[in-house]
Amino acid sequence: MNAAAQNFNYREIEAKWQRSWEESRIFDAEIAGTKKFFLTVPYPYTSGPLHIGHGRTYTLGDIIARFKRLKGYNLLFPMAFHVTGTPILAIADSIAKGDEGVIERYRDYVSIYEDAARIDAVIKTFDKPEHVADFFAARISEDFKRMGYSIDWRRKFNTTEPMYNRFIEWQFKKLYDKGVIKKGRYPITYSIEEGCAVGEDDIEEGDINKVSIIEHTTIKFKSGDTYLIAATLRPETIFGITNLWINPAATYVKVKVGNELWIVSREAAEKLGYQREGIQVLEEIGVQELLGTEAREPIEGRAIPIFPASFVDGDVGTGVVYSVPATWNAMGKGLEDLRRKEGIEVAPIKIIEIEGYDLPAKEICERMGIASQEDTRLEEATQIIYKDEFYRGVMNEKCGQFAGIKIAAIKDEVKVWLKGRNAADVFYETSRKAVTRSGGKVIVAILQDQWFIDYTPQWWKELGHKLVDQMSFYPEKYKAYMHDIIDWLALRPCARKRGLGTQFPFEKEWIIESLSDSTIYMAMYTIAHLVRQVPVDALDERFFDYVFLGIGDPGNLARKLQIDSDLLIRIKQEFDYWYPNDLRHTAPPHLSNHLVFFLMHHAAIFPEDKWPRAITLNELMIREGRKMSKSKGNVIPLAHVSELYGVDLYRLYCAINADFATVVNWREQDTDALRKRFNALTTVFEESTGAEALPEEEFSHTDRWLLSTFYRRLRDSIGWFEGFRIREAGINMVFNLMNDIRYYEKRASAERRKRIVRNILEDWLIMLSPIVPHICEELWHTSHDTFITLQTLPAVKDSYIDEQVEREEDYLISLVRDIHEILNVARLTPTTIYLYTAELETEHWKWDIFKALKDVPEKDRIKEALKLRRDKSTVEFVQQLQKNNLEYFALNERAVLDRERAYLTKEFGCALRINEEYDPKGKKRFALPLKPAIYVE
RNA sequence: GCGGGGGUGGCCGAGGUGGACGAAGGCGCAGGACUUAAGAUCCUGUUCCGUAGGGAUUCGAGGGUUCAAAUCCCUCCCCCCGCACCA
Repeated sequence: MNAAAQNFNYREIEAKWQRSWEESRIFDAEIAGTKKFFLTVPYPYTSGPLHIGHGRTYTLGDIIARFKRLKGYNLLFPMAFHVTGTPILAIADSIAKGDEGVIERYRDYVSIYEDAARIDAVIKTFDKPEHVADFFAARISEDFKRMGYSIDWRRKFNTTEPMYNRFIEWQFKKLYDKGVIKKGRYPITYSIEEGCAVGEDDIEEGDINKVSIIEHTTIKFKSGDTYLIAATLRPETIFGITNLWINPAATYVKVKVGNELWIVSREAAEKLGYQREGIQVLEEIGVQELLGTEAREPIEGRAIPIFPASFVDGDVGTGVVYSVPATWNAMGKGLEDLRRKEGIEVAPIKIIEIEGYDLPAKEICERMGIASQEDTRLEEATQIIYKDEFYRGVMNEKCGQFAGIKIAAIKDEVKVWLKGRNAADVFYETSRKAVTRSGGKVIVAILQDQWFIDYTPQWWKELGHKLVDQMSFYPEKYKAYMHDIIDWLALRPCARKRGLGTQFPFEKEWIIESLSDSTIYMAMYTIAHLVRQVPVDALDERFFDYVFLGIGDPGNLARKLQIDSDLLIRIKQEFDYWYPNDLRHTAPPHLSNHLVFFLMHHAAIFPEDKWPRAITLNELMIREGRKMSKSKGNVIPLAHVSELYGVDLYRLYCAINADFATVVNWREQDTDALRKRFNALTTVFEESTGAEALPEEEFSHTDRWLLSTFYRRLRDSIGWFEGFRIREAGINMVFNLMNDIRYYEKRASAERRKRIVRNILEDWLIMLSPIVPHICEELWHTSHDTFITLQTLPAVKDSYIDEQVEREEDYLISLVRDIHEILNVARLTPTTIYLYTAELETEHWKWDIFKALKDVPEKDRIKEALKLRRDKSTVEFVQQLQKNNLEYFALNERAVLDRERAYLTKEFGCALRINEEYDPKGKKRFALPLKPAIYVE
């Protein structure tokens, strides 16, 4: 069992069988029989190469697919490519513009696949988005083949193909008919310079430091015939206002909003122009002019002063800030500075009661030693105060009708109340200052006519819940989570002005957004290869209505569409046969976006019998304890797996290293360890391929033990596999069985091991083939011309599972362990070992009681035993049974020991005497059933 | 604050429907075999005590239920993720 060197050229084997599978087209799925299984894993986005983290999900998907094949299912596992959306477009634009950063990144990517000499030529073509997409789609499908995935490639497509566009249009028409496609106002991130919406990919560092849209409340402070407009995220603090702040270094302007005049910073005025209609910017207003005046707060009409402050930024909010020194640090500090310099005294107004603080802002500053408004830790201090106040704070009596209520519960109500009094309005701001990759400022603009999918209708949510109830999830916890997500789901923008994809059928200048066009596309897999034979023009609403919903008569329809009616019928049959999607396997980050849309759209469009049946999810993969990301430079491309580790080893690692619910940590050290064990395993296999199996009539006890153990493990593993507990199944079929084999070899011999392994070899290989298909295929072919991939799981040979045989071996194992322990503790080298079983005449009562107590609950055993034999030793005996956890089963100990005399003698290198009279230390009385007394000389 | 997941031996990481759990597996470490040697590989050991199969103490902290708790209940502390929230 020496696994010194790698005994196979794994790369060669991988390539050989992948070629062979492809040539024999064994993964091309055709209608056959009633037991079908349709498995999908999300199609990859083709903006770049995939790495080993992505590979986990696809690999587990393939393992499931291969297992289901072994279970006799007619299996469909298809794949396609996702091209829709803005990222690929943004990449092509950047490359066309000569953006060095992006070009460098893509040089890296391309170098994974191309010779250095070809890289620049390839990059040159990347000025067109379709070239980027096509390049990576082609490489990713090669990667997938090289990973041994059992995909039916005839059905591949990408999401910008005309046939797919037609399909998506159909989907949106169906949704439109249900009344859930709507138009409305919607805030977006926007670049003034570029004059368009910008997303994560367009924004400088947008991928690392996300920019989100924040709704601020603007509060109006009347000042003469104008209003000073202060933006805030904490409208509930209005009750504690003491003054307004403006920055003397900023510029303020008068703006006409409706028939009101507002005063805001120049920057804010510009932003307002993108957020409201009919904004008119009037003249500038001098800061000194403002500082001299007073404004009136909108609740009681108190006059409040306007002070200068350096911390106010004209480019954040409205450039006007209202001051609540009791809770806000900067304000408190600003007032202190003011007092020192100008002698102006402003008393904070306390409006929030919170345990542990009197005036929180002041106290936290004291605690943290913050002295002025310039201190950089003010931000941190504000955060602490905010959390405390928000969750624990209660509005006090100064807050009118809101007194006595927790901030967390009242915040929105205050906002609504203020708006109702025309004291407040809304202003959107980005969560941080951001610029586009070409340097343009990012602001928030409001689209007046954004298209949405409205997920709020009650009928839809009910269908969604019903669907979820009917399906299964693994890990199961996600089922409850999915119900919650369905409840939370509201409006979702479904189209953009920019990007690749399908034109929005109701307004052609909009493009359907990339998550909205990936919801029911699994249906497309069932027919994609045949739809290619249909002219695109024929793919109208009636076509898909017929294929997916059975609406219309095929003969008539074929005539109208001018297509072959047999083909049309065939396409429908294909859909009817494969649909629904029996299992969708993906990762948890998709739950609250893709997966919920997937479920909801199925619920809305398809009848119940076409609803998805199950979702399984695996956690992500990290590397050496850290998240994998391009920016960290710690990704391993999927394309390098074969070369660096070997595909089967990678697959084994994915299968065995962690359960679905656990993050896999890809550690180099662990791959080395696994490689050793994997080599040892394949060596055991290889050494048996040429061996002659043992005939049944020659089976010894040890042979029967191994067979029994093997088939028990096989049976357990199949059960685990069916429940997606692939890790347990894998560990059982690799590690545990290897331990069994090693033990067997010790008990028997290396020669005999080779023969007995031959008896189980084929069943073992079949069971492992979903996980490590290449090596299994290779070994299978040493004695077969068929593909192991197409075998069915052996009916478990239950007849080999023999409890008595296993018990006898357990008995022996525990005896050997006991003897070793004695030798070890007593530091003896034995010349003779004496064993005394409880079968001895003087001890035989123990067996009798043991048997009698078989079904007696533990509590009653002593009582029960005493009924049979009134003696103190009986109590001790029963206690010993408990302590040793001995469970009754019939065993002729003497016969087993006689049979194993040679083994024991060899194991301990000394003479063995069983149940002799000779007993110098009186050990006999310690004998227990199934646990002989031992005396060593 | 809410929702979800965690805290296990030198480290990583299983188990967790209560009992066979000093706790799988791996890494590391120690000893041994092989080797001219190193490496690789294999074997043995790896909480503490013990010259007879035993005992003691362990699974974030503290309580409890039980004949029996890493596993169940309560309280607390800490970590991660999502939400929320943040001029």
